[in-house]
Amino acid sequence: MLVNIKNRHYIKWYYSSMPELPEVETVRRQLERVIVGRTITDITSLHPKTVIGNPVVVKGKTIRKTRRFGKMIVLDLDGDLHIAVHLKMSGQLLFKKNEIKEKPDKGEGLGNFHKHTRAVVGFADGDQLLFNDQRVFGWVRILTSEELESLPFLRALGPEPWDTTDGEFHKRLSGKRIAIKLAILDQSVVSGAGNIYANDALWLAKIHPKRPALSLTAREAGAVRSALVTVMEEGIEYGGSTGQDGKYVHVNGESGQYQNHFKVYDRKGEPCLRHDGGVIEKIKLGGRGTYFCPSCQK
DNA sequence: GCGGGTGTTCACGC
DNA sequence: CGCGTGAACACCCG
Repeated sequence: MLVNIKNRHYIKWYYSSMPELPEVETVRRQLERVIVGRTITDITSLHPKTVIGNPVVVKGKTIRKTRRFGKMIVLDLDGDLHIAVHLKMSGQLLFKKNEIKEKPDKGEGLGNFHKHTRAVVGFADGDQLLFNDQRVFGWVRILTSEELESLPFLRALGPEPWDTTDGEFHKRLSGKRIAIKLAILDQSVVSGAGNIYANDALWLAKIHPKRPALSLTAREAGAVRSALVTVMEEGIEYGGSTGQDGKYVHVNGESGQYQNHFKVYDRKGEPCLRHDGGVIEKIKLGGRGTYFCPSCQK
């Protein structure tokens, strides 16, 4: 039994996530503080598609470090082993403290698992790291260093916008006829941006999302790279974004705030924040909702 | 019942 | 091969 309800083990939900680079980085930083140095007792998979690899090999291994590659989190363990986690569209990592109390604190609930909990990492003191994932696109992989390095996702991953230069970024766009928005969503071109930050970065750079990537001048490419840095750093400062429907808000009240600072994302019909007379339009690009101001984005 | 949703990958056609 | 499109994965919600 994973949680003993009769003995009133209350869950304290510490961390949740929403999955673009700033959300993943927020989770990684929080995880770093609480799970480094902990020894894994077991990993339980509650869904056949979630845990890939042999959970038995990480028993007794200690977590030494957390890393992030684009939107993927990697836990480095003793003995050349790693746990790689991709949250995809709906994954969350939650730290559950094992506490026995008379009454729950505000924001705590009885210690049964949520129906979307797909995997549980158990630690020696009874604390647990939960992987919740409504849509089951996400995964938890148990890998050796060699297997980690050969992951196709990692091999194809381009630089994060702060790890490259305007010139290098411009060069990366130069051969591409695809729309600039699709280019910056392509993790092999530049990593980290998802639909929210791609939309917001193009607004900040004043570039129309449908512009062919190769049509950007060096100056414009630099503006896009710099805007990606700005919006994603801002996202990290605000602790990422949390869905407005409340579906993803933490039980303990902790949640991201970037959703209150969207520049164009989800602002269809609203006046442009530049007050230039433009009204935010929504179109489809590569099957994804794309928001832009027709007045300032050229 | 349908369409849309913060990600990634693949199949197909040109 | 590049590129565009659409679908697939699976679930919830309006």
